[in-house]
Amino acid sequence: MSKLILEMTISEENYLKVIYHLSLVSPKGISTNAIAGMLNTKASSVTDMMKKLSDKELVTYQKYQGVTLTEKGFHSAKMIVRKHRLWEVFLVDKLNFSWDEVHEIAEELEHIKSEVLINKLDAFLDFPTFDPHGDPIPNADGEIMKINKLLLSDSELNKEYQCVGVKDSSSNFLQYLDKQKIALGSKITVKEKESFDDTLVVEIDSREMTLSNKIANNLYVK
Amino acid sequence: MSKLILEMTISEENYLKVIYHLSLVSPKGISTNAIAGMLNTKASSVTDMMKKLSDKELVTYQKYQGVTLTEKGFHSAKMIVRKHRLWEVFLVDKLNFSWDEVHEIAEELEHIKSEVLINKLDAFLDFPTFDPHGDPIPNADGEIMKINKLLLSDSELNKEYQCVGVKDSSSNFLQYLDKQKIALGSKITVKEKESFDDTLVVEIDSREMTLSNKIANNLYVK
DNA sequence: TTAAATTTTTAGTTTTGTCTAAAAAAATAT
DNA sequence: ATATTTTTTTAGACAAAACTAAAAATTTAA
Repeated sequence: MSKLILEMTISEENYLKVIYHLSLVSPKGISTNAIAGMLNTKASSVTDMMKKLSDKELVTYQKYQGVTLTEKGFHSAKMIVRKHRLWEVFLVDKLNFSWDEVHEIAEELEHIKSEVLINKLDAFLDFPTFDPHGDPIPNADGEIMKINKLLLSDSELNKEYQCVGVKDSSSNFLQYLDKQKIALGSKITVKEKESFDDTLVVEIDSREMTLSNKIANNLYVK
Repeated sequence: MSKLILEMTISEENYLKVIYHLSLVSPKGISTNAIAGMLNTKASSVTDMMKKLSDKELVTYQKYQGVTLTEKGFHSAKMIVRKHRLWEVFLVDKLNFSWDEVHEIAEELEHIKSEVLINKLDAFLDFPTFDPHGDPIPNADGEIMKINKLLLSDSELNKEYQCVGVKDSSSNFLQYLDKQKIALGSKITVKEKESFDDTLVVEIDSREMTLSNKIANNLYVK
C-alpha cells in the first residue's frame, strides 16, 4: 500500500487543487492551457508538472489528452480544499476577518502539513460544514455535504429563497454585497425580471432593490 | 525609505532566525559553521546565503569575519520569533496540543506572511507575553519582556523558586517533565546537592525527588 | 480533405538553494 | 616562526520549478 500521507510540494498541491476545481465544472480531461490559465503559468510548465503528478499517481495523463485526477489525487485535492475552508472559518469566526479578506491568507495556511492540526482545528470550530462563502467543507474522510443551490438568475419569480453562497468570491464582489447588506442567510424573492437586460427587481430582507444580471449570476440561493 | 515589510523566502527567514538565536548567546559575529550546524546545512551554503542577506541589508557580512544582524535584520528576526511563539500559544491554549507537540507545526506557521493575521491572532490570544515553554513573545513593536530567570543548577539551596521555562525544548525533555509532573509554575526548592555528580534532591509541589545535573541544567526558575 | 490556426509538447535556459571538492585564510601547536 | 590543522570561501554542479522559442499534434475552416 502506498503512503497514506504523501509528500507534496506547495506547487504540486496548487496544481492538484486547480485540477480538482476544473474537474467539478467540466467532467472530461482538463487541458494544460486551462490549468495554466488558472495558475498564471505557461502550458509548458503544466506539461512538466503533469509528468510529475502522473509519476506520483495523482493524475492520469496522456499527452495531448488532458489530465484527470486519480482516486488518490481526488482525495488529496479534497484534503487541501478542506484545509483551505477550515482556515477561512477560523479567520472569520475567531479572528474577526471579513469574508473578503480571508482567501489569500488561507491560500498559504492550506499548505501547513500536520493532519492532527487540521482535525483539531476542525473540532475547535465545531465541525463546520460550510465556509464563509457558502462552499462545503469536506470532512476528514473527504465526504462533502451537498445542497440543492441554484443561481439567483435561475430562480422562480415570487418564490422566497435564502442566499446560501457566492460563485465569484473576489473581494470586489463580496464588498459589493456587504455594501448592499446582502449576506449568507438573507431572504430573497424575485419580484420582476426585465427581459431586455435580465435585471432583477428583488426583495431582500424586506428591502426592495434592483440587481444586475451579473450579480444574479454569481449569487447562489436555495 | 526601504520597504517596511520585506519579501523573504522561507529559507532566508530560517537563516535570519538562527542568526538571531545564536546572537543572543554569543554577542560577537556568528560563524558560518555555527549557522550551518543549526540548519543542518553546509558552511558553503551559508556563505552563499550571507551574501544574499547582506545585499538585503539584513546582516553585515565580511568574509572570514562572521555575520551580525543589522537593526533591520534584528527586527525581522524578532517578528519571525513572535509569529512562532504566538502560534505555539494558539496550538496549546486553543487546540489542546501539549507543549512537546507544537514546535514543528509552529516552524511552518511562522512563515505565513500576513501582518494583520498575526496581530489579530495576538489579540485573540489576549496578548500573551510568554509561550508554552516560558520563552518571551516580542510584541508588535519588537519589545520583549525580560524576567530574571536562572538555571535550576545555579539556584540557592533551601530557597523556593518557581519553574518558568526550559532551555532544551526537545519533546524528549518535555515529555520527561510531564512524566515527573513538573510544569511551568511548579514550586521548586533544592534541598541537597550531591557534590560528586551535581545531582539535586528537590521538593517540587510538595513531592520530593532527585534530578540529574542534566535536568537541572535545562530548567529555568525564578 | 487539404490548409490554416490553435493547442500541446519538447528542448534548452534561468533562478534559488543546495551540494562537493579544492583553494585560501586564519588559528593553533611545536 | 614555521608547520599543521581548522575554518571559510570559491568554483563548478545539480534539482526543482519556472520560462522562451520552436516543433509536433490536433482542431477548425475553407
